[in-house]
Amino acid sequence: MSPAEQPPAPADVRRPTLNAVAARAGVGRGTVSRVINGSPKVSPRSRAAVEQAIADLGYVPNRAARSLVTRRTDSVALVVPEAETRLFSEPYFPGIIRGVSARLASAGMQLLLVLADDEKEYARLATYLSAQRVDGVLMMAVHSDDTLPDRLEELAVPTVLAGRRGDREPLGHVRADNGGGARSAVQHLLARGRRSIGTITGPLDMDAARARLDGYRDALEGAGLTVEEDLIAHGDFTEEGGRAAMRELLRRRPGLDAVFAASDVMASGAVLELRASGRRVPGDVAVVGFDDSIVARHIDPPLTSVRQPLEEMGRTMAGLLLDEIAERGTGRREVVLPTELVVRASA
Amino acid sequence: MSPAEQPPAPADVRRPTLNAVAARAGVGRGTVSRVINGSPKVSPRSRAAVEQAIADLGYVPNRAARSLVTRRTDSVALVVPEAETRLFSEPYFPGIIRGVSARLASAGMQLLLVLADDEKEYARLATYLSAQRVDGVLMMAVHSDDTLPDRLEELAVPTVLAGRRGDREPLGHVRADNGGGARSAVQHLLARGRRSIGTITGPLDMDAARARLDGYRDALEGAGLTVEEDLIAHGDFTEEGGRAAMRELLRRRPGLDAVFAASDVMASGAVLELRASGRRVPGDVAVVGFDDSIVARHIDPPLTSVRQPLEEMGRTMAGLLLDEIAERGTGRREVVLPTELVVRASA
DNA sequence: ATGCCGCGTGGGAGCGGTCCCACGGTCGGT
DNA sequence: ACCGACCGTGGGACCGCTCCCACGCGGCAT
Repeated sequence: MSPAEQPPAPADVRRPTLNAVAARAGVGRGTVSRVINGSPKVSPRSRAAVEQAIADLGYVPNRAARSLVTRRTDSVALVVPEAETRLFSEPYFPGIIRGVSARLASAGMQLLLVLADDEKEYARLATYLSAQRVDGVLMMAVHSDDTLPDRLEELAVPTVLAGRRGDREPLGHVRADNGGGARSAVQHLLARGRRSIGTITGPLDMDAARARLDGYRDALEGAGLTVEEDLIAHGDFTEEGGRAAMRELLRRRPGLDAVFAASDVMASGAVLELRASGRRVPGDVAVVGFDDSIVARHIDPPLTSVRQPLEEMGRTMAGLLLDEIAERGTGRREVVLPTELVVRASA
Repeated sequence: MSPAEQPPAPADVRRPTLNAVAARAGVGRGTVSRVINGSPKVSPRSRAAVEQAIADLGYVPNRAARSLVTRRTDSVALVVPEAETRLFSEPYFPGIIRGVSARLASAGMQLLLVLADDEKEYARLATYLSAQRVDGVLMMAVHSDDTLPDRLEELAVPTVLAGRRGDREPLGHVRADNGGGARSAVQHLLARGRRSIGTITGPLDMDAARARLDGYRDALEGAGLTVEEDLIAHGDFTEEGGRAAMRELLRRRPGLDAVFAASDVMASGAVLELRASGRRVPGDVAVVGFDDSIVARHIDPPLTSVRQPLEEMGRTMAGLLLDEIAERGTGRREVVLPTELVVRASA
């Protein structure tokens, strides 16, 4: 009958509540709440007392309690299609996340990472995300036919995309100047005297891939050349896709002297294929990639590539989302950030 | 005076509450709650009515309200030191995250991603994490002197680490068999007839780096060779560190015929340095790396490397944490997962 | 002096769940 | 036929916070 054999540690050490702070500071709950939320309508005297009490007690507000009444969660979800994670090499994923995280942290918001299995799960996910779980959603790697953004829009969940689904993207989104980046890459090849320039595209259901292809076309036309369709081969952002596309290009145009690949990973596949065909890079064929990823620096020869300002993209996405959360409509903007050509040995 | 010019959309569509479900199903709140939480003490009749009402209304429980009373948040934080994110190339970060995410999702828990700026911020972070914001913490890339785990332990926050701080890690943790992986790498070099084998270590304040060095020693001693200290050079898991260490090794032992680097990134630096010194890989010097990262496949020659079961590590970490959350003490286990040597052209 | 204004303040109500107690209805045992 | 056990149930209390209303008080105009 003795209570001797209770569990060793209570482990449920009750943290101080706002009430405790109020009692200790000798003020009412309302005043403590005002101090915490930075209301100006508090006398310096009360404010000091409350701040002292908070420090003494090590008080931290309970988020759940606050959320319950404010109907805000102070957290946003970053949705990443599961399938894409395999492609998330350095620097893309970490870069964006760093930017997002920094901006959110400065606003006191939390970042929820959600890997979405696939399109089928989107309905559940949309419901889930709209059920007052997050204040907004950031979505990466959108495809033209993604339905999640539409669902979220219906449910009035603030949403910002990395990239856009089409030319007229109603939702706020941030992207690199893919067209301009591709153009600078191809212009670089032209400046190096290359004239028979092929391109390996990404999956054309992604705007970034389409924009890079457009940039390729623009650069050629800007130089007074005509775009020849058999110099365009399609990849899927994978190395094997890059190899296959390169093989196809060589079959069609054995004499081409340069290739612009819409990603470094595909470019690395292209380099392997070029070498397998006995060609030298950049001697016979110059190669430019996109992303300035870790492989760009490590393959032989090191790859000339287009760099995106990833952290800034992340920060900007988070910023737009915070705007949209604060006031609907204000975050529905399109931000395009400049790219930079990093010249290395491959072109 | 007319109310005509109100804001266009209310946007604050109140979601159905448990009360609404109860009313529609013609039962009390308690019964609805029981159904939602899978209590057996509900008649089939009531259960069916409630489930129908939930489906009709599209009801989703409010997490904040639930958290407030249960004192659980159904979410865990994944803490990543900001500095480390730069090193998170494929496949490490995405691999672990996929595993963690999968396991947590199956338990209905959320994943909070927290990038910690630095050690100084840990005090704030610990308080923050303990303030009923998360049920537990997963921590990556721990160093021997990391204080966050201690703080979390004091605060009784369930914690699981990727890797351990020292030989006797009191907290639950998951790691690859770093020693065994290194041993297999060096044994592979020995089997190829190499005898003067150097190693480039990681930062020795990380257990993984120490364990890999120990594995290197074990393999040599197991083959009846003595470990010569001037065949050991220290790196920091960066490419430049790998280059510098390789340079040092070549200065000390120009005739060495193999190198085991504790990471692929350092190995790639070593390869560059070897080539700069006029040596062929693997002709003159064989190289083995660790991580089977994306660079391993892309550098020339492709790198023989040690692969870790990343997704499984992630799943296991999440599993241990869930155990610990469910019952203190049960997740404080040490799990070591096997590695696999992936043989390519470099050794 | 008297009234009024406005500032700073205390505290009641309520957010949407869970927990638990008390209650009515069956049913088996005596 | 009566009693107690047990099962399913309804609903009050409460989690910790914000919102908002009402109140006291000092200073200014009248």
